[in-house]
Amino acid sequence: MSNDVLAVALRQTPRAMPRLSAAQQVGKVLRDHIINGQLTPGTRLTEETITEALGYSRNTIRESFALLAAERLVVRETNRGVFVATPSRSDIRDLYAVRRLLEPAAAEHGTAYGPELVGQIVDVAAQGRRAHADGDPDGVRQANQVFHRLIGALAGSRRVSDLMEGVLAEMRLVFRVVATDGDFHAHFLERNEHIAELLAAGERSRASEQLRDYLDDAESRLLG
Amino acid sequence: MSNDVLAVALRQTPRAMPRLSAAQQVGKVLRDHIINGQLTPGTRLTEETITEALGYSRNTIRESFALLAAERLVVRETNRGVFVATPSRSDIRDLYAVRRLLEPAAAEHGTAYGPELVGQIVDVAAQGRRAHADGDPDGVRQANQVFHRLIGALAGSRRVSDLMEGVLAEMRLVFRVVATDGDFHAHFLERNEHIAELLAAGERSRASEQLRDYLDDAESRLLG
DNA sequence: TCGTAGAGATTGTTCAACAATCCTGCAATC
DNA sequence: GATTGCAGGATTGTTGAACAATCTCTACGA
Repeated sequence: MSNDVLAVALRQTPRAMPRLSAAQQVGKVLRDHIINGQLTPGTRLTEETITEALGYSRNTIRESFALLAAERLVVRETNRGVFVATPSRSDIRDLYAVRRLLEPAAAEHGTAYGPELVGQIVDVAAQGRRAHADGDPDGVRQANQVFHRLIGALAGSRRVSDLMEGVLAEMRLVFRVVATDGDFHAHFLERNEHIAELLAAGERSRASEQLRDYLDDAESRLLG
Repeated sequence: MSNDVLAVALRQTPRAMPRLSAAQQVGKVLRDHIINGQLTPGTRLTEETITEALGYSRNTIRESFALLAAERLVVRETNRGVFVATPSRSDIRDLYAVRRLLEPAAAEHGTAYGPELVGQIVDVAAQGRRAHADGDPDGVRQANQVFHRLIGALAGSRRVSDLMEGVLAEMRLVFRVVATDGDFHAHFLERNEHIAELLAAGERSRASEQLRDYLDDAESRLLG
């Protein structure tokens, strides 16, 4: 029966891509605005305002608030409203605690380590340097973010990647709260490339150490 | 002005413990039932049923579903309903990928490492052994869970602890899907104590190795 | 056996309403 | 002058009902 082979093949596809629910769409719009900086930390998100702006009902808006609150991108204060999160110093420390645990571990022990991913990491590190040479600070920032996303991907775990995505989103908020000189990221370009080289050379343990140093340094620069 | 000192003192308190919203309460009830096994994997959660059972409106129920879905304890299939999640083999692999990354890293590099936490770890490991001696498999399971929760706590990060909590909740579902001999956990009691001893002796690196081995073993037992 | 059509049930979403709570401004008090 | 007490208005929390969209199941016919 060629039915079996078909069944097996289809079973790979995880039951279709379910069209996003209204709440998820609203969540996506708000998330983008928060991450891209149109909605700055502390901004209040009134249900009525969003209702009028996006044309969804209040209930739907509220459901999307629940999602964003779970991602820690907004804070809900009962009977007062929801506000775009403003990371505190303690949040920053916690975010770096997560990263310092996750990223070096992924580099040293991640199961997705291989020529393909490492290749992408090397590429994006080089891309960051080019952006810097072109005087494109936003390009630098973007490359840096992808770099760390890929480091997280080394773990080879969906859940870790999701977590990393959330952490990086929160980091965007951090940079909007803490004043950083324009090229905060530029300072780390060389180290990115160095780490990429170590990974390419199979020196995962040393790459891991470098990452820990790197993240320590970044944290104290942000907090100092 | 003693006003200032008061202001500073109160600012420590993070704006009161906000009474749980209805959706959060529903979420808590459902989460407990799922974790404790009253609601087994695959069970369908009809909005109407929950509405009648708990006395909250449909909208509130839906908001709580959104929360549980974010925790991966339930799966939402559009226009079909929400179901208690049934972890697949791939989910199990992913969960162990997370744990194998997180727990050893927390043991080796976590910043909350200290006599207090290590003491608790030693205690709960011993407690597991006693439960086993008393022929109390549920006590063993519980001790084991706390053991790993504490390992995660070594990271010293709120976000990591939350993640660990979620992972352990999912693990409860795993054990309900995969048939395990009654004392699956009992097999690991000695290793728990050994790891606890290593931590107490300051041999964090070796504890980390042991944990990796341990988790590898557990995973293959579950999948094999 | 297969395909189709239709009825019934469930979810997705909206709307309107009300209670509970918060915020603002102003008067009363010390 | 500063603090407290108190309406009045605005916003959130929650509910109930309604309707469209979609799924499931059954029955029927080719």
